[in-house]
Amino acid sequence: MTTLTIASWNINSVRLRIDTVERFLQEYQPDALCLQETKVVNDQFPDKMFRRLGYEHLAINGQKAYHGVAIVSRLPVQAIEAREFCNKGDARHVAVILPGDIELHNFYVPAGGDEPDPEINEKFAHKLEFMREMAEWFEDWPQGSARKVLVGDLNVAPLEHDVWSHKQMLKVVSHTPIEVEHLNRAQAAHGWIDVARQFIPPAEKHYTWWSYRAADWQASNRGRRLDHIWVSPGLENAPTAFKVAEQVRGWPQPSDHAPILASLQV
DNA sequence: ATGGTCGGAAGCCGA
Repeated sequence: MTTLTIASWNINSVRLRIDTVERFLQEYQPDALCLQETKVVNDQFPDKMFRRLGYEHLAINGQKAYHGVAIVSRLPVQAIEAREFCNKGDARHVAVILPGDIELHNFYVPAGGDEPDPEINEKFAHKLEFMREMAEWFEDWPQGSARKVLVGDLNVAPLEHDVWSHKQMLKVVSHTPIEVEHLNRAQAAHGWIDVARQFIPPAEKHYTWWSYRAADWQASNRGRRLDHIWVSPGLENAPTAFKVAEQVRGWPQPSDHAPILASLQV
């Protein structure tokens, strides 16, 4: 038995915030870090800092300016094929196998634009389609004892207390019933377990993202839980800790997302 | 009640 700590963070440009990522790795020491919105092509991924800190094993799936995901690990990983969703050529998924035969999937679900109507908003339609495809993919996976972890910016805050005001957010993209339904379906398709809510009671407010637009994000505290860590049924009893590194949101020139971390006894 | 801020292929578009 060994403890594995996995972190997930929407970094909103890994090149701009490379020093912030370094500070995070030094202070929090995860075994693997899953990044979203790296916004850089693979050729230009800033891998030197990661290697210097001992994160020598990288799986990257980037594109120019938008999206882009990466997994950096200090444990050896076996790369597995990244899936392209919705035939759009977007880099929104990357996956590896960690020691102990643990499959780790890193997702960046489309944000979905402003208007929560798939008829008039193509970006919202894409978001729903993406989650539908996730569900279909997971349904094709063999159930059973396989050990899998799914992390990422899923861009949906599914529970009432995943947003600062359930009532005021019902028509706001990220908390609409149709998005929650799609996310729940993807989650149920593999029996994924929501690690954060194993540790933080569902009746307690819990956020991972705070808008840049607030004058004082901490004072207004109008957050949303957009970032998630799920484990497959074979790892249901593995999680020993979960936290949001909320302090990181307060560091200079921050991402609008805080990193999240889960420790697993595997 | 509205608009507020970021990052990058910038002077707009997506978040």
